[in-house]
Amino acid sequence: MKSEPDVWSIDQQKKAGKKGASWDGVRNYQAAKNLKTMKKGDQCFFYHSNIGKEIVGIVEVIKEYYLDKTDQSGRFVAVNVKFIKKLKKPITLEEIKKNKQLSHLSLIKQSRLSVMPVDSKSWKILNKIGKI
DNA sequence: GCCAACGTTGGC
DNA sequence: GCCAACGTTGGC
Repeated sequence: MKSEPDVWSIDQQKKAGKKGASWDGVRNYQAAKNLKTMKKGDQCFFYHSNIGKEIVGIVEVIKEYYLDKTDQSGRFVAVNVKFIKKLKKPITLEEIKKNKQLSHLSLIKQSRLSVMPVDSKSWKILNKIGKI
């Protein structure tokens, strides 16, 4: 899940604590589709786009998708996520790009997509890189 | 700040 | 339903 840190950062997510916060504002059908596949208990990488360009932490889905209240058209959805951890050392986009086993990730192939799946193999590789 | 890539809108 | 025009995202 990508967010510009000057809009919503991992530190703000951390401050939101166990109650979590809504991941709203998504206005892209493919990203919305991905939100809909997310189940309670799923963990996600939290990525800072634009500023940082790195995976900075992990969050967990605590509420499955529902209509995004900030969307007047009623077409898009949101989920709620809570802070799990912050990486001691963020995984930069550069590092991810360098790893050939990760070159299929949408993060690289579709840079504009803000919510995307990470297959379990890649998840493990990223955990290794991030020493998680 | 620029601009490529890409998604959306609206006229036809 | 096509596609030009336009708007947005995000890496650089």
